[in-house]
Amino acid sequence: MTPPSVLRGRRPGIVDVARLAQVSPSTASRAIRGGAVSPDRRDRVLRAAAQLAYVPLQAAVRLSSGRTRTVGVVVPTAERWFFVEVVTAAARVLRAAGYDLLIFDGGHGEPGWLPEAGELRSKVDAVVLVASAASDDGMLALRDLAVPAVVVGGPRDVPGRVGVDDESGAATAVRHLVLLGHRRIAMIAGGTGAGFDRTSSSARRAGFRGALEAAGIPAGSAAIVSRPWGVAGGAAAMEEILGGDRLPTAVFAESDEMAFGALQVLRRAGLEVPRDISVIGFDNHEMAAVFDLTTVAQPVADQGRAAAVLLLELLGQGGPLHPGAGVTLPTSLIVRGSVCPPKGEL
Amino acid sequence: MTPPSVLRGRRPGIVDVARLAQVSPSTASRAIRGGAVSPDRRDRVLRAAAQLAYVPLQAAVRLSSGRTRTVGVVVPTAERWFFVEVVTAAARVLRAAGYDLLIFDGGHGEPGWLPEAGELRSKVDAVVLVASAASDDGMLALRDLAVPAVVVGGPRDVPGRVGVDDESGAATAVRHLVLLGHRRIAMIAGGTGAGFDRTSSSARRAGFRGALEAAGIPAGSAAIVSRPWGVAGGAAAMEEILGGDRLPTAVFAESDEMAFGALQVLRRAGLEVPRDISVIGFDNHEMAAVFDLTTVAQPVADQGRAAAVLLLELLGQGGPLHPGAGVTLPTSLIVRGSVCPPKGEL
DNA sequence: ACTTTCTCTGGCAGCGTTTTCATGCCGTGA
DNA sequence: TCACGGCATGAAAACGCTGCCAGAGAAAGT
Repeated sequence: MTPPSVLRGRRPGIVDVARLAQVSPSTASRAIRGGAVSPDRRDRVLRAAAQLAYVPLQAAVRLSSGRTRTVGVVVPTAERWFFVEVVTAAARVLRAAGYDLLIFDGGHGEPGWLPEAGELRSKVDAVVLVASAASDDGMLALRDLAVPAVVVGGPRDVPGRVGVDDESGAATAVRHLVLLGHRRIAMIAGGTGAGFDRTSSSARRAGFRGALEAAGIPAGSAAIVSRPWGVAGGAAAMEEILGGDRLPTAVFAESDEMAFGALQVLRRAGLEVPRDISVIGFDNHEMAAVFDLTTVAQPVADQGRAAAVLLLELLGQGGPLHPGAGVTLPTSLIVRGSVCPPKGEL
Repeated sequence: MTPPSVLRGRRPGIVDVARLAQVSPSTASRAIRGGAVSPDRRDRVLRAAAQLAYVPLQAAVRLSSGRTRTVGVVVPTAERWFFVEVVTAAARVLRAAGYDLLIFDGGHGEPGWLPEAGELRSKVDAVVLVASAASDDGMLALRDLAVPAVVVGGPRDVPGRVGVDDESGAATAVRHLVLLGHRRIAMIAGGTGAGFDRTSSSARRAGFRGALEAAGIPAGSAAIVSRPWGVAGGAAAMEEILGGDRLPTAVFAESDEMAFGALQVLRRAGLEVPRDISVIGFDNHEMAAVFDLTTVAQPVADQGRAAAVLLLELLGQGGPLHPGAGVTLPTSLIVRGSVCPPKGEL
């Protein structure tokens, strides 16, 4: 006496499709997922599915197939420009491959924050770790989670790592300044704070020092001023530099965002960039062009895409990554108007 | 002869927990989810769960409970600042309440883009629509999806809507200029492009016109220049304005991002802000302070949080929203250094 | 002391798919 | 012509968990 389920308000299930197509549920399932089914039956099934607007219930698919078709992305701060770009680029690739993305947001970049290993395992098939999502050791711990993982940024020798060579990028920036004649160069570096990435920060410092050394510039003139990462930190660092006894002729900022803060302070102080002082950044932030900031660009979206592709490979083949897996993408110098030769120095 | 499942490599299930705690699976389930269980048993169960590092498999929970504990967020462009802020703020609230977030990214803001209704229904319990995720009618179509939904931004009379009063915000900006003596005021507006929000754009134009009218300023002097939304569009619009015969003494930009582009053009043109021309924006973008831009602030994170809270309410009570549900949050004028009285006019 | 009511408990039936597995069928080679 | 491999098919068994239900005690009321 109860009406057939398909007549009631319930969402259609695969059995409804099967019944309408006059096949068994197994066949319907196979037909829908592209399994081996005779052409006429496949046709009937697809037609029935379309007619009922059938969409498989994810939870059921996941339970029975044992795969979630979801990948987790672990980031320290979901708002920061770099992470946003990486994540959305990765998301597009993964989504096109039929995967959903679950974002694990570190909240406010608190150190040591990590999603529960168990939660991760119970919700996703694999994860993308975006560097500094945790301290380096925490990151490695997560990698041992028995969940397939790739890493964006962070230490260079990790398998499945996608990133750039921060050290050589920083060196490029400094060489650019040196070639123009600068000798007194300061660096504005991040120290703490949301979005701060210890690994890339120290690599960039190393590149700074290395390039100066290679140019035969005494280490003494290489002042590195550290402040909390971000625009405000950049401003604070610049103020510190302005307060010093002898102004550098050029400043290399660890990130464009810190450079922005520096530019703001310089403008307020009445100094003109680049006439009075040159400023160079790192990242090629979307606002860098607006500030006319010369900078070292890193391919941000490409890193996200590369990570996604690597992950798909990893998921596809089933096995673990071959040890050499991973990509290091190139950085490139973008010359804009915030750098010129030092005045009256040569 | 097969070893008990708990000894093999398999992840522990609730039956393993139950066995270890010497209770039935039902009791284990109740204990873990905080149901009515006697203290000693609850204790045994929790201890067993901890010992086994048990985490319920999401797919199974979802299938059997019929709820996904996931909410979808539909945005036109996942990268744009406003959406990022809204989404992460909402995510934190929802996550704290035990919900996962699934982001449906419009890709590149293509008009008419919408996630498949069926997909949505099969993956989430409810959705947050962020305005202009679709044309207004598409948005309403999505609302009729039979999935509980709240909306951020968009038309004001929609139930379950969270947002600000764009019209009065824009009027505030213009009044500020008028009070300082400006009479020739131009508006830079968005027309198309990724991240462009038709509804709020036209409300802001209306506010602009209304405030001028209220001040008795002839409509003729109220030039509105439309360009694709964003920094580049703002620059293009400013160039158009500079090319005109008589310069306005002040410019109101529909969004801070467009104002940034305008400021860049003005600087390159050798005009000084605010001495030669005043600029006021809308949004209080995170970079607005860096540009020293006077602007009308809207509480972005608050909108995300409010949407999340509203959604939780909606999910909690089971029923549909009461018709009056929704919040309109206040905007506020942030006075910085990009506006001053017009020179030589009074 | 005897109901009645309430609280806690375990058994069991799903939840909607996918995935064996066994079957029947067809074509192919001997 | 007969046996055999391969393929398409449907029945039924998972997948791991949460409802629902009925029963067992304990508490409370008469």
